[in-house]
Amino acid sequence: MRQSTILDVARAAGVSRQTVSNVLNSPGRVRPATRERVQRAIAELAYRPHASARRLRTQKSSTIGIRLDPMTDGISGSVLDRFLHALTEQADAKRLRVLLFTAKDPDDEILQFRRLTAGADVDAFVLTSTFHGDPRTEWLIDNALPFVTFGRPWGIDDMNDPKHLWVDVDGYSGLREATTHLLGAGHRRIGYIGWPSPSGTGDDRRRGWREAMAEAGWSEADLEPLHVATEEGVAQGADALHRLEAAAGAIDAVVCASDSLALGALIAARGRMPVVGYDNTPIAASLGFSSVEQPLDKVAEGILELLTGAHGGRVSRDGEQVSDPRHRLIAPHLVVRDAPVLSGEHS
Amino acid sequence: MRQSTILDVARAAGVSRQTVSNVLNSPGRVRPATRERVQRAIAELAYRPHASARRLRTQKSSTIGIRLDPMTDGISGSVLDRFLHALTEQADAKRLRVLLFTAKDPDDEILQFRRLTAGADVDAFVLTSTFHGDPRTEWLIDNALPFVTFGRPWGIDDMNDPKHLWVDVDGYSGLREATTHLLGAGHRRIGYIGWPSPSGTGDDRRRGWREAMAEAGWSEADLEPLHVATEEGVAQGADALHRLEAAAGAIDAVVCASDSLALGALIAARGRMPVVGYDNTPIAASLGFSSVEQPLDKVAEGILELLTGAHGGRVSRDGEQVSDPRHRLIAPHLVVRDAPVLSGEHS
DNA sequence: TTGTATGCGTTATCAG
DNA sequence: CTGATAACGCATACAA
Repeated sequence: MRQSTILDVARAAGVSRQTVSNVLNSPGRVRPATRERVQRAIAELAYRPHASARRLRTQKSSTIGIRLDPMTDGISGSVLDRFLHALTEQADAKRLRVLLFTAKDPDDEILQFRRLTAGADVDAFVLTSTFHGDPRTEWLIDNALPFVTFGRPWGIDDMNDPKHLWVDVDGYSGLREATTHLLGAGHRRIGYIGWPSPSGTGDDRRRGWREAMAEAGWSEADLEPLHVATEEGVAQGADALHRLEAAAGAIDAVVCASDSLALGALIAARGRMPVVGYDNTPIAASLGFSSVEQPLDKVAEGILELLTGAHGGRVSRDGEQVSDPRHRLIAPHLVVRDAPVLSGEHS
Repeated sequence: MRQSTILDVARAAGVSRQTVSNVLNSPGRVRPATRERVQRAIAELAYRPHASARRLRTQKSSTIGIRLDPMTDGISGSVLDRFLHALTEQADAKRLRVLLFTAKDPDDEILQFRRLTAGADVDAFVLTSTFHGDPRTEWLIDNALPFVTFGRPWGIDDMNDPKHLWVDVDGYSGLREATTHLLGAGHRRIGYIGWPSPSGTGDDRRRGWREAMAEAGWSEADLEPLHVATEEGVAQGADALHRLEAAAGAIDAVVCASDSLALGALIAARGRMPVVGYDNTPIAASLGFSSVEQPLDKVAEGILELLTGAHGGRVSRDGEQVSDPRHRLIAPHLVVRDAPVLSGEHS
């Protein structure tokens, strides 16, 4: 059974194929009566425009490429998973496709950019986990390819004069909320376990904790022994809690930069104190500890908005101005859980 | 800067554009001298065939569609993640692209099948988590669309007369190996925590445990109190271990159908016995318990072999023909870990 | 509002 | 072994 083409529809509806094309692309230009007749024919023949033909004609693929990160080592791997799902779902609503690719390193990724755009497979990219001075973003800017990053450029003035379009989750406010919640629950000595500086994301989250504590009356000096930096990982989180207690003595609660660290701290704490994580991974849900949830559907929405510009639907061509702010900062929210699986039971 | 086309290359090399096409698609038909000249021109102009044009002409998209499962609730969500990565990477080597889509339910997924194939976006599908009497596979078969499933059809005779192409991991042998390993380490009373019947995957894994135990001398009757079925989840795993001990008394070790269950059991066991999981998720690695690893790159490889063989694809290596069987059963392997983070420390 | 002609970049056919 | 010609399905000026 051959796929029906626009010509079949035209014949069936008794119009020219041009009219069919108009019904599809600019319905306003066709008289309602004819339009309806054409649409009926389309439905009867189960006609679908041939994507490749359309792309060849329009010179746009309506496809966005995203690199599948190999770094699945962490507990937080599921974040990319969920983000991908949200992105795909919302892209679909805008008639955009999501194409996957992989790359070994930033240079290889640039090679893929070139390959995918040269072949017109993709006409925009979504980048995750960018860093300061990222060669990928510079290459994309130099080559005038549309892209949005999930993550700030971490440049001089990201808000008012960003180097490129970006969407990010406000880790600062996330940790601030987590800390404030613990303070509100009566905890005083709240520690923080995070990553070593300099780290855009890490420093931002630590600042959220620090400012919430400062508002509760803590001085910079008193806060100093209450935080500790470590690499990502469960064992590292456990170790960090021990170091924290060694340096600061008794602690009432602890907030962490990630669920991995939180899990480690939780194990080390053995129920002595509440632990709050970040990312709200399945692990947090399973073990019943609070965690900061990133609204990934909002992130995906923001990315697509930025990508398609004001006139949703197609990816904006280069040179086309995007009207509104060139970024979206999404506020996360704390998911509070009070039923710790790990510490609650005793044999 | 306009993309260079095949015509530009032809002019630069002083040949007709057809010759360029031949150099690309059937190099054998072009004289080496000319071929080299053309290839130099291609390199100089950084020419890449326009994917859409080629697809329009060949009526093949060289793209495989895969649904992004929404069920990321479990700890094992990262399995799909890793599989996707492996699939994308290997598809790339075969010049295939991977396109994502989402669907709310099987019916919606069928709608997406129709949409994606009608638009010629995709010409084959990869299905995950199939079940007995799956409407999706039936629809694809009825419409003669190429597809391979990750997971057996769970029909009458999957091995010799499968309903469709499939690749699966041999959960039976995985659990068998896990159990044998524990037996070899001197454990006698080894319990099993799995999912309720009927479940193709679940029953298969339980059989692995059962037969390993039978070989060690256990009778069906004696084995009965040593296994328990529960829904997926960490809390469920913990509960299951308690039920197991209540029914069977002292237990030496326990093997589980998933890392989620294993994590629950591990928490409930509090270091009293070794626990072995399935999927080798980051959680297993972080907490230091053994788990059965699914070789997802092998799975991806098998899927692509079956797929390219199915729609007249290329030869795999050195002119070797792809072998006959319409399926691949991949053997997993146990990753042994002896450094439990959870049970090892005491305050 | 509708129809006609043309080309997007590629590959297949079939002639030299 | 090479080169001219004809589609693939669609969308857009332009004419009616």
